[in-house]
Amino acid sequence: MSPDIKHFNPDVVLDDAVRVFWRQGMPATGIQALVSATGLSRSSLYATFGNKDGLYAAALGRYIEQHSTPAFAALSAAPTGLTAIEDFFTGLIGVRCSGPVAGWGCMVTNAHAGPESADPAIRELLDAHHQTLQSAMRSALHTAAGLGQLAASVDLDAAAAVLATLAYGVNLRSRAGAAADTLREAVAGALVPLRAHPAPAPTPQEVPPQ
Amino acid sequence: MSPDIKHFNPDVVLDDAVRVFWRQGMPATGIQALVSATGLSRSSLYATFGNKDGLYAAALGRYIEQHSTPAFAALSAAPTGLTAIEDFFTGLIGVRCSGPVAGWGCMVTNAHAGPESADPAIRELLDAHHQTLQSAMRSALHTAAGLGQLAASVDLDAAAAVLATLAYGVNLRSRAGAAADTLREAVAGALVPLRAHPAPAPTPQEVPPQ
DNA sequence: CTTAACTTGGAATGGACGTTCCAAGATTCG
DNA sequence: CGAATCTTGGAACGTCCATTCCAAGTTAAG
Repeated sequence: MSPDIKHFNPDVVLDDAVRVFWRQGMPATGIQALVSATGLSRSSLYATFGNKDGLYAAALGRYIEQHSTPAFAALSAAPTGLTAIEDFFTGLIGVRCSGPVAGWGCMVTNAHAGPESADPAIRELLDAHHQTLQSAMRSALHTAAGLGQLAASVDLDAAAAVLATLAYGVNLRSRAGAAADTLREAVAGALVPLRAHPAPAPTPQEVPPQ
Repeated sequence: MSPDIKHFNPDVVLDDAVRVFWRQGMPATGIQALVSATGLSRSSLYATFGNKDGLYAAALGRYIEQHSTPAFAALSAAPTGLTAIEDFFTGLIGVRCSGPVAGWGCMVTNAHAGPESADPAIRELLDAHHQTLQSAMRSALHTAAGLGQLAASVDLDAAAAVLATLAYGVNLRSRAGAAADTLREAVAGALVPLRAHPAPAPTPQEVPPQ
């Protein structure tokens, strides 16, 4: 059917593009930088992704698929409740503040701040990302409630909204070089008031009334 | 001393530049757009601010001085405690989601995401902004504690870190068109657990023990 | 083996970028 | 009034931008 097939793997190319867009942002990234990073030519880039906006949208989708979705799925499915939320933020802060992508922030978070956030295709990705994060948080909180980890007064939806919104703040501040300890303090401060106070009596069966 | 003085007011010019940088971001804004917005020529811009980076830094400083500092000062000095924090976020969300700058987010928040955040001069502004916000939050929480508005278990520093970090998330999500109600829910979810439970007995003098 | 279909590298295009330079205008000093 | 000094508008600079185009290369179909 096709006399010739692509000589490259689009997903690998997208991973290269992600790294450039992630670090530099969309408007500050030129086509030449993408050509150099991906190793293929302008023609192939344009034939595959249309134009720069299309390549950016594809790269952002790839980022979400590779980085966000697995973390959200783990958070959502974990049976450990509050511990899973702690692990989520611990891993997040670890990645943001040390290792090969330290100081890059989160590509989705960064995308909010640029002019690309006005593009409807991008905005759809941002909104879906936010909703997925928030519902993963809500799911973990629901698990935590079942485990008796939460204070009775906690509103699951409101708490999920807080934690999801807080995550953007953590990502953002990490890009300006905020210390990991500072970010951890903010996360801890948000989690502490959710936690059920340890029962004064050693009967671990139910939350004490009132 | 000077055979000719500037024919313009630098602060007014900066206000014009702020509007352009704020909405479009630094890398997506060209000199031509700044010339058009300010009404003065390239020569005068370069003579006054050095180059584009200098103009951006000056504009960011002007934004902080004009928008952030007054809000932070009001938050810090208000005698109303938790109410002042609520007012801060209510005003914030109102400005972000409706009116002439709706959908622009916060220029300082936006600055975190771009490559400009790597510039040491910019990073200094970002760090100072964050510290000022956080200490204003901490001050308002201290006032709230004095008014008996806070649950006894609340750690003022941790709560201030949460609220300051959350503000960045609110600013960011507003730029992607998040609904005001959604943002208000996140803020409310962060404030509710801080609040002292109303005393069951009508003696408003002290928080009930335990 | 020829032909058609498709990818690929690299040159070419026009426009916008940030920055510099210079002549002209304006004002204060001698 | 003349000279010096600074600002101003606008042209000019070379570079990089995103995008298009074309010839060469490669493979499947006939």
